[in-house]
Amino acid sequence: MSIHEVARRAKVSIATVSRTINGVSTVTPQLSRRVWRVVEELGYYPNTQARSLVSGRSRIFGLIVSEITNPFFPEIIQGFEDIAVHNNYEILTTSTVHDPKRIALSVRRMIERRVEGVAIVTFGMEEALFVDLKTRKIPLVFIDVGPPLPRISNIRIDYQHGIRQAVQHLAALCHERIAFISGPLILKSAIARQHAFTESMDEIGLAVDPHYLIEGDHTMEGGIKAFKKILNFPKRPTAVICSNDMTAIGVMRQSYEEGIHIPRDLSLVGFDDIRLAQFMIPPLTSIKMSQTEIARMAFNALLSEVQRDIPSPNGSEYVLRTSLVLRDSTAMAPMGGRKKIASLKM
Amino acid sequence: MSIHEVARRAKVSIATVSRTINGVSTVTPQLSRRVWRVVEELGYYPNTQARSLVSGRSRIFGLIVSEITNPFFPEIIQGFEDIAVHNNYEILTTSTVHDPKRIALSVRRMIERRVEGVAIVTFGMEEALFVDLKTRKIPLVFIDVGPPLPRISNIRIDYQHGIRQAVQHLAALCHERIAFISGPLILKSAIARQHAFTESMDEIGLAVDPHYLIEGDHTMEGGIKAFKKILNFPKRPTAVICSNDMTAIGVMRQSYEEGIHIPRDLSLVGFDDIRLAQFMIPPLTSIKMSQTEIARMAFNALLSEVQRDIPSPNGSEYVLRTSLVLRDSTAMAPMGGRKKIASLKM
DNA sequence: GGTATTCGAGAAAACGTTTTCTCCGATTTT
DNA sequence: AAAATCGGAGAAAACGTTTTCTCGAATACC
Repeated sequence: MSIHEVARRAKVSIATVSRTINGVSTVTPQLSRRVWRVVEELGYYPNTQARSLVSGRSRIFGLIVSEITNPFFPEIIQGFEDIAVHNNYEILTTSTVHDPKRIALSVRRMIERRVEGVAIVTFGMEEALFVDLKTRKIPLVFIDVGPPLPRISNIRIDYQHGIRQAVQHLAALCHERIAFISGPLILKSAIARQHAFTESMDEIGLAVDPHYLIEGDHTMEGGIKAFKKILNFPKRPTAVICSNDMTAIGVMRQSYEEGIHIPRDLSLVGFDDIRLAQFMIPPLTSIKMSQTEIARMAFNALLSEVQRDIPSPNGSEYVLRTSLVLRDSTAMAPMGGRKKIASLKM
Repeated sequence: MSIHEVARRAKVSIATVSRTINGVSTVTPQLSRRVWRVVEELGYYPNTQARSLVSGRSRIFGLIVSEITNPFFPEIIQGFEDIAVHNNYEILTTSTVHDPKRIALSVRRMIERRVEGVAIVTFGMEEALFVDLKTRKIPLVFIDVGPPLPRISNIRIDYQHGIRQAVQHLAALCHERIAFISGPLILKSAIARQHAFTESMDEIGLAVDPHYLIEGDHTMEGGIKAFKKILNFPKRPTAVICSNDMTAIGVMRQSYEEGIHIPRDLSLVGFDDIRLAQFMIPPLTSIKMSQTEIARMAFNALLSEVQRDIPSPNGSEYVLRTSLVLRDSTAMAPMGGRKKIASLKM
């Protein structure tokens, strides 16, 4: 069972067994062979706990996501796991379901397991919850927090790029009245996206009717509700951009109920480009924010922080660019908004 | 940092600190208070590795799923995590992505971490990969394997119940020609579902055209492909039952392309009832197989196996019943199949 | 050929806990 | 009041590793 048993059977010391397993080069080939043979024979697997207790390295990273049942996150988890496996790290995943108690508990447990770093991929969070991690100087990586701090890296999302593309795309299709369904506005990221939207509208010279800025909650149900509100306006928009794909799916669902045809009567753009988007009816035009890239960046941020021996003054900063993916949920604006825009574009 | 530091500051022995933290009742309230004060002050969190090294209990369960990006699984993971948190267990999740090498590696790592049990929620698997776990007598729980074995529990899914309901429902809507898109037939579970279908058709006196049994692969792409095949038959079916919801979503997608209206021209039934089903267009009638229940059963199976001191001769067996959830993707069969069925039902 | 150096492998310490064993003072028993 | 019991807390062993230290033998050097 233990290294002692292996040592006994191979008639060597436990030190030699340890060295053999870890590939330390000072072991004579002859002894090494003898040890390996016994290891195979016994099916001996080293005890990671003992190993990390003495070495002080757990080879575990924590991964905190908002909600694993939101299709955005599984892709991140998968990406993170892929690269972790490749680097011989274990992952402790927590799905917070937006419960601060749950986060606090999870942070505590991660510290108890002595994780070497934690990736926090939740859009908008109470920073206070991570103070325990910070004081312990555990490397962290966030999405979209401010500039990097000691041991804390940041992945900045360039929302502007993709959203500008979306607005330009819609404008080119002669849409004038474009609504935006945001995420919950307590989230920094939601504000950033909405801001990028109004900014882009300004740039291109389109008016943003404040009525057309609806607050959603990043869920399908929220999308349904928000779209109902939109339908109550006297002047309905001809296009809607959603702050995430789930919201867009909600809009699709409700427009089906109401007999509004997408894209004939309404153009729709999502955000995130989850895998499902391409299988919607019709396939959803969306702004891609590569989950795989996020996972990769997050992992690398932690890994490089862990591997450097002289702690850097600051963590690293990565930037992820977003970009529009065209599918079938957008089309020429209905009725006669055409002329006005056409003139506007000259 | 360590228990020694706490002991030093509280002027007690490390044994007393350990006892205090673990709530052993023999500690004087006065000392206990003193210890707790220092613990708070220092922000001391016990080292789980040391703890489980000496206690021999890691408080970790493994969870192996097929593919975390398949919406069926996140709900299971979430359910499993919820109950694990509640019982103070950690989870090591692996998404195998159908790669045997990946499974083998993951099993190895779980053993190295000394997991106390593993839930294997992959529909159809190579049992050989888990032999290492078995020889180590680590409690396991599978979905739909045979009768329980020593330390190995089983969650049996009663496919028949839900599928019979679906067939009866369609028959009542006067459908005669019902197709079934199965999962990959190397999977036991796929065969079981298909078998339940033919069985149910027989029961009710409907013929099963062998052409109407199509093999899919549990993906949306597979659903699209399978449905294309179906459309090539001279006599098209009026209803399709799919072996999982992703397949059904593929069918929806393709029928949209082909201008086939669901449910007017074609009735469609899914399987699994993933959360998304209700947000499809139209909302998908599906056979529910509660993911939360599966997670709960799996966890409890492991926990009860771990907690008993005298190992039971066999693990436990649980049964999960499936049942039809009616939504809007099924309707009266088109054209004049009505009379025949009506007479048949009398 | 004798001394200095290198090299390989064992002994032992250390990691941070839990838990058994031991001991001492206080309480109960007769 | 002396003996027996009990209760609380410290000492120390144990868990399974890695790694430093030590030592002996073999090689290299002059």
